[in-house]
Amino acid sequence: MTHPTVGHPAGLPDDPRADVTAPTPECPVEITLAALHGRWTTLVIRELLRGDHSYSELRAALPVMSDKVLSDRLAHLTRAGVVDRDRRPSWPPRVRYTLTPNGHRLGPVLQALWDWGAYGEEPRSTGDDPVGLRELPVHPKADGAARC
Amino acid sequence: MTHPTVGHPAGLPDDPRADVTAPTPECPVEITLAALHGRWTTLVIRELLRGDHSYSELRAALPVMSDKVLSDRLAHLTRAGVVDRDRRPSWPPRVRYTLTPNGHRLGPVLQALWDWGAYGEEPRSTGDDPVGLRELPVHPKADGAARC
DNA sequence: CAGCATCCATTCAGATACTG
DNA sequence: CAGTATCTGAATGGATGCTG
Repeated sequence: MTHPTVGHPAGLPDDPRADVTAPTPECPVEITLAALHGRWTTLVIRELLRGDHSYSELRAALPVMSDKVLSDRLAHLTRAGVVDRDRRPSWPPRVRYTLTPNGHRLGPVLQALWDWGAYGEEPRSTGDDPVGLRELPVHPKADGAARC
Repeated sequence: MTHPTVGHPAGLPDDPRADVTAPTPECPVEITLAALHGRWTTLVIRELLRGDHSYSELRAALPVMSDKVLSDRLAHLTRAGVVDRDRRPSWPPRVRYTLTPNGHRLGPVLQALWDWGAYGEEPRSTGDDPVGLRELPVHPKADGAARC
């Protein structure tokens, strides 16, 4: 064990990456943060969690984002194995962007991010929770988990 | 409902923030990403999840990080309500950094980030999982969840 | 339709040096 | 011990204009 602390209860796997002393590309947390990296990235993923889109549909859904940033994000997410790009050799060109299985697995991740940020707020349509312990309900469909 | 899609099963709260078309500071996902923002941030949080530390203990645990970045991160995390700073008026000055309750709640968030990044890898000491479906076990202690 | 090229302002992190 | 001040280079994102 590289760093025997309370973080390492006996019997659990001690992944050396859990003890890195610098941000390395091998650390799973860094891998995920790298995939989500950049402004607008989570919004693009949210749109794709709702279903596949063409480039112009994404642009319409996120009108403030510039073309440069949108194509940057799509290229980045494609390289990260999150997004799949379907080029249809036709005229006008048709391209459909879809999430890979790995991309769909980001649903729970975005849900966890949402939950932390939404914690302790006043409830809405779901009903009251005076204790302030309310979390947004985890949707049965993993896809429903991703919001923004 | 602002944007009736598959993302919004009937009966679930439809938070308008789930449909923002730009990265706003009110979106819970953005809030969390803002808290985690910056290189080294998750590593600082990991160290504090293991227990409270002094400034120099953090510096020793993360030796490559510069003083400037460390104090930047601690200030940022303090502003974000993740870290608590205990100044002891003595000589030499003693300061202890601890996680707030909110900070501890980042444990599951880091676990979700870890899980996505670690997915599909070969298992280690826990035993084999030929199917490749292994996830790192969720620790009983929420704190143990955070690694890097 | 689906983009890439270019330019520019801003932010960020690392290095170095200094202080209550 | 526990930081802050300053500088610099690199990375980022937004605006604009052009192409297969």
